[in-house]
Amino acid sequence: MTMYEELRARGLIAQVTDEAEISNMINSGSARFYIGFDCTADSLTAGHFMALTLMKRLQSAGNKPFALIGGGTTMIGDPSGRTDMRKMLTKEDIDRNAECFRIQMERFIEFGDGKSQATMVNNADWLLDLNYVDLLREVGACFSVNNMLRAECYKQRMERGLSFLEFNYMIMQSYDFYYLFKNYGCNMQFGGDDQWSNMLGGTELIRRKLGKDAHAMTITLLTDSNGKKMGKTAGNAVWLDAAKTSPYDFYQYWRNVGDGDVLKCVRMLTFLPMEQIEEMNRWEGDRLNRAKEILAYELTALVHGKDEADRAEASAKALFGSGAEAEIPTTELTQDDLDADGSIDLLTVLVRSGLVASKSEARRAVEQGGVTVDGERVTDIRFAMTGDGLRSGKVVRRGKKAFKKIIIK
RNA sequence: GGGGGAUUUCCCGAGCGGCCAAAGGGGGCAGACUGUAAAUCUGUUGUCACUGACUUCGGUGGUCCGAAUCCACCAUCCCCCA
Repeated sequence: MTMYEELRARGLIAQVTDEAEISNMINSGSARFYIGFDCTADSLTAGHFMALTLMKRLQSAGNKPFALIGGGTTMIGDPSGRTDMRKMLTKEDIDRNAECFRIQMERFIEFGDGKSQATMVNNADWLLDLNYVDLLREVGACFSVNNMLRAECYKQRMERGLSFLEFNYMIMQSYDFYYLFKNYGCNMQFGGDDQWSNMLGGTELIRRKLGKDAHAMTITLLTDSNGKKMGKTAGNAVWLDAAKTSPYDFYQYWRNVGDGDVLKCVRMLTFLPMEQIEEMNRWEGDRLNRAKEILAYELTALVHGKDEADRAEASAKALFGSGAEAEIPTTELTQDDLDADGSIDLLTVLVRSGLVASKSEARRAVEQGGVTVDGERVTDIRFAMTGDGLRSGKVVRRGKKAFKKIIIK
């Protein structure tokens, strides 16, 4: 199976400018492609995950990736798929974020000067020095406002209002492609399907300015069976940074995907061979739980390494299954945390361990029967534990999935 | 440049000067049922010293015994005219 066929089989490809040409280049390893990353936060998220794996896949086939950090475009903010205006970041924030991105990307792709080694570029390097009038003369003439307004991403915003600043995002992104094409021989751009019109802007600009063809391909957005973008819990992103989303939580996120979404995720995000995935595709009912374990393990190993994946899996089994004692996230308290009588009340423990955000929430959780200590349900909000009892540690659990081992040092 | 409207708790969205910690929906959390799934039902959803107190309704001042509700100024956004 060729690389392009595999991408297709995994359901990754959404739209392409020229299928024959693109598959040729990808399969022969002659593509020099870029994917842009807006650096609005100091860590990549599960939402970027697919783009990272795509880079890895293509690199393994000998193609050269350019990871474009949107240091310049982030200062504008992409209006695609947004209904509100994005807050603007300072230059210092953006620089710091870009550095964090690089470190995380190195887990997936190999950087260097070799033929298929990746290069990181930051569009701040060329966008920030642009001169307004020059830019208007050079590329402004190549864009039709009529066409731009027809783009889906702007249509929606026309209702609520779209600032001129955001309107220019497409031009900046197109200019990126043009710049990379001219200076780095970058002939292809990949991105999420919501980027399609922005990407076409680039190929169009290149055609007009240089009379040459460049290509674009979008990857399917990973959505769950309700059509919602995946990679978020309660509106919060699932981060790739272990400090922002622990490996255990990361594991759990994928362990908990809905039945209808497991196979899609396995196909699109893991590197398991297609034959094995076809096999899993036949699983049904509670056997899908096995597929979810595989998915969670594979992805956690990719992002955090095998050790962390093993640990997360062991913790999960210990907690949900019949598995043996395993490492459980621990909160350490000291003698100073104890009351005068040498004990500590449960509500305080819940707050200190981060299992709940406030005392009020702790109280509710206990009153509603959502808290257990070493497997025993506690419903008395005045329940307290002695310091001695905690010396060997107790497992406090809130709800089904959140738990901490509490130990007094 | 001129005129009009908006700004409410995580989101959307009600809100008579006292009965407003603020309707309703969404989302979240917990419980039941389960397969750590989905669907469904129930409870809950500002904070704390929790039958009470405290802090919230874009910002700053003001009127009043009392303001999310009235006034002034500021900020941001939207609409109409140019």
